[in-house]
Amino acid sequence: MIPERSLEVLRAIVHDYIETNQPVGSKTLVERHSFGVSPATIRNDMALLEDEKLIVAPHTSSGRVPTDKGYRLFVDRLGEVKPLSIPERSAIETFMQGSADLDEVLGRTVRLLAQLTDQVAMVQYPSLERGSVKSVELLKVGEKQALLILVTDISRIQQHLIHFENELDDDFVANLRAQMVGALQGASLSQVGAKLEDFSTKFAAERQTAVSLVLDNLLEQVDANRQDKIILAGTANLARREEDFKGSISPMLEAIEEQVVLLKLIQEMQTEHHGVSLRIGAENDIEQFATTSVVLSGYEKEGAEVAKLGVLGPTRMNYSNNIAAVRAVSRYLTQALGGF
Amino acid sequence: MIPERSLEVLRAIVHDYIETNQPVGSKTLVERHSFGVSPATIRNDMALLEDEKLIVAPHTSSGRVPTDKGYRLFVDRLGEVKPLSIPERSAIETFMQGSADLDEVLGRTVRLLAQLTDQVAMVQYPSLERGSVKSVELLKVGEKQALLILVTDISRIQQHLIHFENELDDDFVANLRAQMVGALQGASLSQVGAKLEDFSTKFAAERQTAVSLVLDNLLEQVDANRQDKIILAGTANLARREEDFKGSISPMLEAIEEQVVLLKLIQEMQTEHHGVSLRIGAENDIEQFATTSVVLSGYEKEGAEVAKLGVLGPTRMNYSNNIAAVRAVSRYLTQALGGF
DNA sequence: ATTGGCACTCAGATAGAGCGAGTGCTAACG
DNA sequence: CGTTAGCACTCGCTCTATCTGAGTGCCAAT
Repeated sequence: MIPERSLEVLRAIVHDYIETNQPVGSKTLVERHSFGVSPATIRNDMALLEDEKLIVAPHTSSGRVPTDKGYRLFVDRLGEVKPLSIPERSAIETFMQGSADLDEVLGRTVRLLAQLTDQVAMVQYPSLERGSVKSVELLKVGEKQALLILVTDISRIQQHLIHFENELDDDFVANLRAQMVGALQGASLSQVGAKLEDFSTKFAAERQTAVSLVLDNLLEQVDANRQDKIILAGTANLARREEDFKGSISPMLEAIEEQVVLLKLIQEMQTEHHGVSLRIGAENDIEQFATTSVVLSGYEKEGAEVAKLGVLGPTRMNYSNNIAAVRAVSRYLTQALGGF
Repeated sequence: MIPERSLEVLRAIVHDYIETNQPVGSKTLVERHSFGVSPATIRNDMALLEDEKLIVAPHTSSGRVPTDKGYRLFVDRLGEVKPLSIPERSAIETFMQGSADLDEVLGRTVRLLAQLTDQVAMVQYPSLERGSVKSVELLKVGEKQALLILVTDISRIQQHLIHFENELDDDFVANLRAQMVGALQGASLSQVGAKLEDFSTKFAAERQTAVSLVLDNLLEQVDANRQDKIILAGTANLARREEDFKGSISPMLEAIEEQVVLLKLIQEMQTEHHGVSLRIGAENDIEQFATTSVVLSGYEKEGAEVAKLGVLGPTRMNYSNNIAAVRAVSRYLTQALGGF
């Protein structure tokens, strides 16, 4: 077991290192914090922490720097999560005010989070695995074109333009629409496939190609809801803290632009109710993210988690602040989503 | 007038500097290119070019580097635009294949352009100043919610969810929709405002708030079409060429993320039919873009330019390649847009 | 107009010296 | 036994000095 004071020393090291970006030594430590002991004693504690692989010296005889494991212990046991400051709270309030549709709310949220944390912020679009069909529409918008629209219960709207080979007649479109509404209204998204099983039998043979074209499109949209999307903000913050990332940041920018890596990462990380989950440095075994930490939280709709949001930054980040911000923003978003 | 050989020297300097990122000197120049003359002669030419502010020496007695003015002369008079290579052409072909709706086409286009040029690529959404209303729809999707959809003639689709204060009844929604369709179908976007002038008089007094809510939303959507949007790809390329940007790249990333600066820049730059327009370094008097060049081309729909696309990179870029790529991609996009 | 020769410049690389923050160890202390 | 003062030692930085070489400008000769 690690004695109390040693943990206190670790906390101080993490704190100072985050602030100064310099390896921290025993002497400066006692100067800045009021331990009641001498530097020599601190050195003993540091030796202990080093044995435990919680801190490391970049080179013989220099200050110490927290390891990933050190940060981990810090956030798990030592980091008190500061409540947000008043200005921060009011920033959230004003930011979230008067938003109407989902795209806009999420867009604001992600920018807000980037601003609060000074990191790269990400917000995942609500997954609709548990969602249901609120409305489905088919609109003729041209001789050979129709617009298929799917509205789900959290007001996520998707539309797709379909080009048909032949001209459409109004009756057919109206009929098809009515059939679809009848079959799907209120159905959960996972049921959609089954509900459409023998759907096309209701139509005349010469309509089959047109009908299946529409159905394929619909299924595609349902599917697109599953493989979620992420929106980002604050990528400029990466460049501003470039020193914190060994080597270049371009591999990171690539990974972020790809989205695939991010989605995988987000999927792996479990978040429990109202909790914030994080990965520190090498914990997320993605090469490009070796010196990167991820702070993630779920957000909810009607009591069930629908997606995640969080920030991404150097392992040397202000965990207390960022955890608080992520948690607060996720709560506000959950709240805002209640309105839909 | 600058003699022929001196221009040849400038071309060689630009070429070598782009390739090596080193100031180029007289001796290495004659080694790499077969001028029939000695280094001393080249030096005389260089002195001339320096008088003309086309090249500059970073410090006394070192090689020369092209100035913005030098690059400008290069692209205007010296840069032969290489046709794209076969693999590049086929990359374009496969990239553009099988795209359906506008979002997807533009998304592919911007990624393609980033890949071809190794720079940051941008594609502006088609402006609809000259566009017209193809279809307008109002769909009730909940007790107090309706979806307003605007489809324009290049299949740009926009929708917005409207929350009403009171419950909606179907007749009213149907009526309102019918009235809007009647008033607007086929109208050009710039006329929309006028056409709706005394629209609300057609409805009962107690409906006024609901009607004007919808109309405001519609006008907002029309407006949103005017203040266009830009999509980007390849921001990681910025970081990879960081050395080319004096200082940090984070101000640039910010400007790019803001979009406002980009939009202004794009608006300023005129592009003529099938032409490529460019700004080099300080020519675009935006502080953050002092060492950045922009290559831009319009793309068309039915013979009229609807928006622009291009790339953004360090002044030290391969102009020949990039101009060729931008031109080619813009033509392909114009072609792809013909299908709508 | 072109060229060879030559003195000159200056950024960047290399090497050595001194500084100082920081360490580990040991012996003494309460 | 935990704590502390003392001390020798390490080693990354910074500063300075020196050297090197690519490159220049100028001039006289071709």
